[in-house]
Amino acid sequence: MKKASAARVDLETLPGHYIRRLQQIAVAIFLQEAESHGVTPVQYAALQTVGNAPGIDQRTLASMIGFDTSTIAGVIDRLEARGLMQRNASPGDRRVRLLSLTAEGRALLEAVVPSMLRAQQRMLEPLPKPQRAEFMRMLRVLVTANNELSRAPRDGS
Amino acid sequence: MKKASAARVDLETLPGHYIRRLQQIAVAIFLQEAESHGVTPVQYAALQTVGNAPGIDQRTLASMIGFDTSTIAGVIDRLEARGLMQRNASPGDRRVRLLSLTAEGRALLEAVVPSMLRAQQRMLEPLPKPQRAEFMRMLRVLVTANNELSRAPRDGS
DNA sequence: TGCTTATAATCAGCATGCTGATGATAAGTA
DNA sequence: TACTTATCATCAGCATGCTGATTATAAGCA
Repeated sequence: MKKASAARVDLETLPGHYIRRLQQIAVAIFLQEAESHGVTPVQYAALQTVGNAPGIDQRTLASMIGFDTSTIAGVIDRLEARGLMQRNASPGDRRVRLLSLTAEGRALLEAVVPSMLRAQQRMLEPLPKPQRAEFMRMLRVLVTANNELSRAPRDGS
Repeated sequence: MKKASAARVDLETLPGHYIRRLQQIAVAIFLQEAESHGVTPVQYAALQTVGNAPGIDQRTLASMIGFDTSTIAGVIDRLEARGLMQRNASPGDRRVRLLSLTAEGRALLEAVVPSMLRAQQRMLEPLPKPQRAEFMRMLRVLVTANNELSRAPRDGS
């Protein structure tokens, strides 16, 4: 009786494999729906969060959407280059850059929301309706419990 | 009565947001467990699949693990540079490169499996045991139904 | 055979994500 | 005040992922 060897491992049994595939699919659906706006899921998350909390600093934004602070710089660079977001120095602390949307940014955010919502709907559509909420609940349990594992955990703010 | 506006959207309600976070967490757990072997989840998937089917070509490998063919080249480059995998010309078709593991590749694969299995276990651990299988079942439904959406869908091979 | 089409792999370019280091500034402390 | 430590943002470097183009080869067909 040998113990399980590598030769017998089937990727189809591994949660990690399906999680990676689902993420690929979720991004593909989002990009399909939001294609005309030229916005990625990550850019949408940044726009929406800054729209909800104008004057937020980069560090807080990063922690709210589960981002690495070294990644967010590039995301904001691209949004700023398109004239959708602004970086302003904080009056009280010159290390800090405060973020806000431009008028164009607000307009784009409003325009993209319906596509974004359609994408969210499509992601879970293959499940019977009652199971969609259950799936979301389990997702929340898994993410919340392991929140501190990724480099950019949410904090309580 | 206004319709839902962007100002009211909360990322916490969006499946896509949680799917992205869960993928980040799953990768972080895998890297923690497999740290001593220096293997990423994607590299493990490539090693395991080639180990299961030596002589596979790059295109088939890509489709089996949900990869873009333009991404897989880089992954194999890195595995080849570390002496874990080999690319050999196909005798029958000179466009094709056939993949196989080196002895080192087989040894590393055997060595990494226990860590990989621990990582898979940890990903679902926050759910009560009976719900883990249910979560996997739903993941499978979502991925299978939308399989053709990502650029590298699995085919029936 | 010669022409067209299809296929395998690669490449350039862009956008996440991570680690670890650095520069600028602020805050705490002797 | 001078020294140490902490914090915010950024950067270099690496590894996925995608789109679209290119190269080499094979296959189908006039």
